[in-house]
Amino acid sequence: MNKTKKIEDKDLSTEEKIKGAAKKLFTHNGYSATRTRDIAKEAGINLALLNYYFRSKKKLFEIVMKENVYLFFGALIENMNNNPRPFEKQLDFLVGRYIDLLLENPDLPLFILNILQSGKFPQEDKDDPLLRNIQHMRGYFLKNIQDALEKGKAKNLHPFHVVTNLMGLIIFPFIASPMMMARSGNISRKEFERLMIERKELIPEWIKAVIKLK
Amino acid sequence: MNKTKKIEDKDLSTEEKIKGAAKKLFTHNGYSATRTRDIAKEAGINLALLNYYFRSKKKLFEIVMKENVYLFFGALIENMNNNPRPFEKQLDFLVGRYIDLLLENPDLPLFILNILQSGKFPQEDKDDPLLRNIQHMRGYFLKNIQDALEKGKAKNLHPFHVVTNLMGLIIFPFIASPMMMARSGNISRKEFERLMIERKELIPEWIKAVIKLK
DNA sequence: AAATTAATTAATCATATGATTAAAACATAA
DNA sequence: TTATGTTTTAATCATATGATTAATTAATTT
Repeated sequence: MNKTKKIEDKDLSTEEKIKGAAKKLFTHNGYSATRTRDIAKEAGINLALLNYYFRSKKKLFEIVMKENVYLFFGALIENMNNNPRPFEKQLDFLVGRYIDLLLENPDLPLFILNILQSGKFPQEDKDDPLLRNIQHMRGYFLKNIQDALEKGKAKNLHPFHVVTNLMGLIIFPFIASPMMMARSGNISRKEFERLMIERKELIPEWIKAVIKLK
Repeated sequence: MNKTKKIEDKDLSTEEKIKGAAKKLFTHNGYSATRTRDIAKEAGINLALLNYYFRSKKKLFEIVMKENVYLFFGALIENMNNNPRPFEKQLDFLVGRYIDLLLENPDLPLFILNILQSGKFPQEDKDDPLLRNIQHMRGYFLKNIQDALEKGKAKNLHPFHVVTNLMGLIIFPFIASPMMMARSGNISRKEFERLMIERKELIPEWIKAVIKLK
């Protein structure tokens, strides 16, 4: 049984421990600031096992990155594609689904934005169903927004602004949270989470105001 | 003449070249992903000069970081403190000033958010006028928002939401720009800049809608 | 049980990387 | 010009870090 085969086997405790530790550290600190020795220590395993199971730091990172990209974009796609709904329902669902996701994975956005900036983001891979789906979803959602803009009183507004505002209103609090939750920020972790849940209702209202739907 | 003294001397061409290169690379790639050799190469100087002028990578980073923090927060403070204006004017000014700043320094926000997350952000230093001013400004601006919320029809809205939305609407496009400007994003650099200038007018309107001032 | 394969470990390697040194080049002053 | 201080360079150091190896232990198969 060769190593390649082994890597494909699931629920191998050691392998999962390594990947879990890697995910935690890579997601929080990024690629360069994470030492393989830190991952090994976090996972409670011998350093050599990291290379035994994953060959290299780079390969391990790519696996973690891909999982994070899937987590981040997969949430959108899953419902966008399958359940066509009226725009307002779609908006509610999207915001709710996303805020839940980020409450569970608060480090995710900064990780994604960093790999986007660094150029590490997986290239357009025609074989990868996710990356194709992101494209698909983009077009679909954009069309919905354009329709909504037609109905609203902000016909001249570039859809870019709507998409950016929607993403920003959802995501930004999470990447700015270290600021808000610092001593000087006066917001506790619990309070922050409460406010994020409030935003599930508020953001769709604000976006409708941007589109001037109501 | 000792090294410490030398470091305080200004407009030494070599020193400036190093700091400039360091600023560029640290701001774009962060601390860990930046090699001192890359800085030396970028500056076109011998590696040893980096340590000769700045002692260590860490010290050089701290200087760059402090300058970036000043650039990022200084823009706010300068006007906030000195020119009390009606909230709406203040809003216009702040948004305009900030978007101009970020058009000139598009890597700044991600840099700041990363050092906030990493805990490298300069600690509350009672001697540092900037850090004291940030606090001052926070209180001042927050009070303005609370007053505006009283006047508007969104009295129950937590000021957190207003501050977060304002920051997010301004800053988020810049950290998400690699996504928008990727092949799949369909937005060119020129178009992006045009849209950011549009936002100078739009964001204050959106914020007023959030507060339900109009 | 014996043989075979897989997983784990301690030790070590090779290179990258931040930092230092000693000497050379350059500038300035006497 | 010589002397003195400053800046720059090439070479080198010390450690960090990713990776490998050879041996050991554990598990699985025959």
